[in-house]
Amino acid sequence: MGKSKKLNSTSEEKKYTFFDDVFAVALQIPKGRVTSYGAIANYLGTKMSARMVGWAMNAAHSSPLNIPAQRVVNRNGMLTGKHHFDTPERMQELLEKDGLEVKDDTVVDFKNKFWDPSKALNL
DNA sequence: GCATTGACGAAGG
DNA sequence: CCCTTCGCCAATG
Repeated sequence: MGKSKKLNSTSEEKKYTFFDDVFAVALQIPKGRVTSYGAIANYLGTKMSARMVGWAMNAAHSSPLNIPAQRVVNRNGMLTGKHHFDTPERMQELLEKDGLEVKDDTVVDFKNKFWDPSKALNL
């Protein structure tokens, strides 16, 4: 009986593994560390789709979860996505709050603060 | 349905 | 060394 489990065409039956995975990784970034879009994409197996990671972060704003998008920067450690926050300064403030140092919209000692998801997950 | 854009990145000139 | 182009894939116009 019943079985009216019919999903409408507009329903979000679609599984955005990619987006969801990006959120999961972002949430696993330890405090005081940062990662890059390419690193996450690489962990997902599609390092060429680093853009999609950024797009996923954009969707993160609408996500019920609190995604620490400020910990995700580009390969140069630059806060390229700061304009997408509530305020462009928000991203730097959040990073500084994590104990990081940001100068000229770039994470200081980024290389040392870099957190690789593949490495963290002991892949 | 095609064209443009986008929080990237690597490669080429 | 700086700028341009291409690839990736999804959302928006």
